[in-house]
Parts: sequence; C-alpha cells; structure tokens
Amino acid sequence: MSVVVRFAPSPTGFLHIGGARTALFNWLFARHTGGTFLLRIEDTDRKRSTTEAIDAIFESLKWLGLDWDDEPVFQFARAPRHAEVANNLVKAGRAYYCYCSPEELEEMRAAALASGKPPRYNGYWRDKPESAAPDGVVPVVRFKAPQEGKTVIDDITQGTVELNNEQLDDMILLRADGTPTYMLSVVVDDHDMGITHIIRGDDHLTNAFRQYHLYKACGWDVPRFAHIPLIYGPDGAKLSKRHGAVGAEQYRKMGFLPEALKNYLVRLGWAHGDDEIMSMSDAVEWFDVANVVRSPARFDTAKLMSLNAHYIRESSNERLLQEIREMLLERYTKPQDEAFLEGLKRIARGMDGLKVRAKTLCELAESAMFYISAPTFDEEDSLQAAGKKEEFSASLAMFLECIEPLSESFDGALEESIRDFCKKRNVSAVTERIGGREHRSTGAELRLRTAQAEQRRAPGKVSDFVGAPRDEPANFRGLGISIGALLQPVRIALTGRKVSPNLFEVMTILGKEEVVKRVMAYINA
RNA sequence: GUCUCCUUCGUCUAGCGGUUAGGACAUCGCCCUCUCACGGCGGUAACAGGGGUUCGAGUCCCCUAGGAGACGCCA
Repeated sequence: MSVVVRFAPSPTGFLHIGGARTALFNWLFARHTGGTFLLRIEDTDRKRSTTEAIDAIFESLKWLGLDWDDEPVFQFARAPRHAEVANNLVKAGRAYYCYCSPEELEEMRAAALASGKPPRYNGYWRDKPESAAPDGVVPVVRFKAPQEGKTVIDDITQGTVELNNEQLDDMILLRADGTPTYMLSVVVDDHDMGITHIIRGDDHLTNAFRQYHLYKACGWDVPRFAHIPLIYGPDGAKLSKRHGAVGAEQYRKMGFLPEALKNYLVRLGWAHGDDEIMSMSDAVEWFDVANVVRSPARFDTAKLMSLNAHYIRESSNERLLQEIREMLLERYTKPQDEAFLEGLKRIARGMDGLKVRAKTLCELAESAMFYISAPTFDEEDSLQAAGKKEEFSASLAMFLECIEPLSESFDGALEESIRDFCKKRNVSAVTERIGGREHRSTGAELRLRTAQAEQRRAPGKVSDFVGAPRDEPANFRGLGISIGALLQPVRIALTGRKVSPNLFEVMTILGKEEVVKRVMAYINA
C-alpha cells in the first residue's frame, strides 16, 4: 500500500515553526517512501481563516521547498460531507442529540473538577429518549464513546500507548449551527483523502484515542499514527509567541536561508548518527519517522545561526547578492542610482570576504553597505568620543604617505591636499604616536624603505597601490610600526566599522581614489 | 484535579546489556592573522534520584522527583 500523508495547518496568520517541522517530517516521509504528500487547510474556524492567513502558509511552505502533491483540500468546503457522516452515525445509533446549554456544561465541568474528576461532559443526554427534548433548544450531535475497556494505539514514535475508556467523554461532532467540529472533520477528511499515516504534533495524542473510535464507528481503517514531540522554547514550555519569533516567515525576514532552517528543524528530534549538516536529498534518503525521538526539544537560536552561517558560506556569490539586494536598497535609503549599482559590483567582487563573516543575510547586507556608500562619522562616533581622533589621524596621515609615492595615476588636486595635510601635521619630520606607542620613525623614512623594497622586487610584481604594507610588512616592523595599529584606523575610515573583510582586499576593490577620499574625510570630520 | 508522555554535557543528539559514554552548537584556551570571522588543534561539561533483574545496566522493570501536553459548540 502506498503511503499517503498530509500536513493540515489551521490558518492562524503564519506558519508556526513547529508546524514547519511537522510539514517537513511528513514531506520527508512521503519522499522517502515514494508516497504522496497532501496539504489540507483546516479553515473551519471562519473567524480566523482569512485568505491572507492561508496565503502566508502557502508562501512559507514554498519558501521551504516543501512541495505538496495535488490541489490543497479546504476543509470548510467539505462541511456537508462531514455533516452527512455525523447524521449517519446518529441513524446508526453511534451518536445522539444533546440539548445541554453551554452554561450547563460549564457547571458540569466545575462539578466534575470539584469532585476530583476530569472536567468532562457526563453523558446526560446519551440515553435520554427523544421525547425528553426541551422545546426551542437546538441540539448538538455527540459521539457515543465507549465507556469501558481500554483503547490501545500503536504509535510509530510514541510506542504503545493505552488509555482507559472511562477517560473518554462524548465529544461533539456537529455544533448547534450544524457545522462540524475539528474532531469530526479530521477523521472524515483523513479517511476520504486516503491518509495512511498521520504524522502530527504530540498535542494531538489524546485526540487520537477519541478519533480512533470514530474511525471504528464509521467502519473505516484507522491510519497509523506518529505523534512527534513538540518544540519547546528555551524555558521548556511549548514554543509560543512569547518566546519571540515563531513564524517561518519571521525567520526569512531575519535573514535565514531556507536550507539552514530545514537542516536545523530536521535535526530537532531526529538524527542520523553524527551527521549534522545534511542536504535535503540526504535527509530524504535517511529519514525514518520510527527514529524520531520521544522527548521534546528546545529551540536553540544559536545552533540555527551557526547552520545559517554555514549555508551562507556555501552559497554562491550570485545567489547571495540576489538575496540581499532588497535589504541593501532599504539601507541605502535613496532610490537606486548609478552609485548603488556601482556598489553592487564592488560587493560582488568582495563577497568572498563578506560572506564568511555573516551569520544572517541581514548581517551580510549590513556589512556590505560600505561598498555602496562611504561611512559617515558624526560626534557620536565612539572612537572620537574616546579621544582617539588625533592618534588615528596621525596613523592615517602616515598611511597616506605609504601609498602616495606608489601613485601612478593620481588626481593632482587630491595629491596636493595630501601633501598639504602631511606637511601641516609634520608627519615626515617628527616622532609619531601610533597605536598608543611612540615610533621613532618618520613618513619619509618609511617611504624610503618602501621604495627600496620596491626595487628589490621584480618589476611587474607590484599590482596595486596597497602592495607595500601587504607585501613588505618587514619594513614596517623594522621601523617599529605595528601594521595592526597602522591599519585599524584605516579600517574605521574606509568601512566605518571595527571589523571588516581583509583590508587590502577592501582597498583594492574600493580603488585608490576612493580610499584616499574616505581617509581624508575621516581626518577632516 | 484527572489522564498521557518525557528525563544522556548549558542546548540538539549518538548509544539499542560489556564504550576511556561519541558528535554538533555554545563556552574556554592555543595556532593562523592587519581587525573580526573562516580554518586547525585542544580543554571544561552529561546518563534526575532510589530500588530491583543480571556475572555485568545509560541501555530492561518498578517507585519517587521534576518537566511538558491534553482535558472547548478552537484547531
């Protein structure tokens, strides 16, 4: 018999992360067994079921790449069929009309609770004759649940689970307004859809006992159940909104890749030996519901992050650029223009250096912004506030001296202003403070040594203006200059951040003119 | 309150009667290094407690404790 499974979310506005895992497990099981994965929207609660809510679920499933077979089934549309089944059960004596009011039921529950019993319906109308029915009260239809013996369910993940039938009460099948309840609808739909395996959250385990008898009363085969444990929040309680993000869509917005989320979710409650990173084709090949662990798992954002970082690193630069384009434009705050497009090209070149440092697409976009527009330095800048402005400026001046002599095609006016600046600061003539230490070196000396190094090198070897500090660090060390101290201010000036990709790479991509411009801008800020 | 389920490092888990209890994330240290990452190496860290069964128990059984879920004319 071929496997048929389904994912049956109720449209509450978004796809819950726990629902996403349930969908994923169903999908994996179907794909592994060569079976069918169906989708059913449980939209019988008319108040909550909006088209937006339904679309949100479709969107998230598509984003995750959990493709379903056939058209989705909308449960509400099948209400007449559900009612038909309920009425047949009444005719067959397996269900009956109940005239209790909601208030009476409330009292009943309170009384049961007070006497130490479970708060349930006491079957008041179960054996009452039709003639006892009060006038003007529209009844509900209740299922006659067995009152003796026990129900045994052989659950694929939970194992054999038993329940004494006295725990069961007569559940409502049809409401007073004639609409079916969830308990009826699921059973009828699952049967009509030919579902062979019901893989769903643990919270439905007790429902399974009641549903079991409904199947039996209808003369239908009971599907196999697999009740997978719920996902908990960090505090060990069922994951809910108060724990923060619980919608798949939210994770998308936070810059997570679908493969990262899937990889994370598949490992929550299931494992294949020591394999942590696995593709979906691996998962399809390896997955088995029988191996799902019975204990619930806590959601751990840190691990998701690490997986996401992994998949970002593994992604092609083209794809990443595509993914962050919108985010970049949002941060740019101006309409897309030539400068933006130019920045995009720089990002494409620098992506290798950017992506290894990002845990989310948002971080990636944020860290790439300096390729699009120059950082701004305001009074709030922590480094200025810390009183390092002067010291940094001195380092930057020296840095300019390092790269200036290597200039080949340098804008005349800019060169002029650099010379001017250095002269004013006496950079070439006095002892400088770099990185908080005194250096008995001068820009002129540095230039000289750099030039000497230049000569030692084969002609052709110098490919760009940053060659000296990168290729001849010994020169700097020889002068007692720490390259780190020299370059950190440059990093701030060029990127506006304390961390960035390799600076020589950044400089090469930005180009000499832009580098000088940004350094000058920092100094003059 | 009643019923059901759960319990291996902080977290996710491997283990399916005999293991120095393994891996991953997190954390700490070292290396690499212009920063931060990446990468490499290493460390700290767990069988909830108590009884059985057995030559032998993380693995099987029972009890206790703790946690969670379910008890709607919601799904």
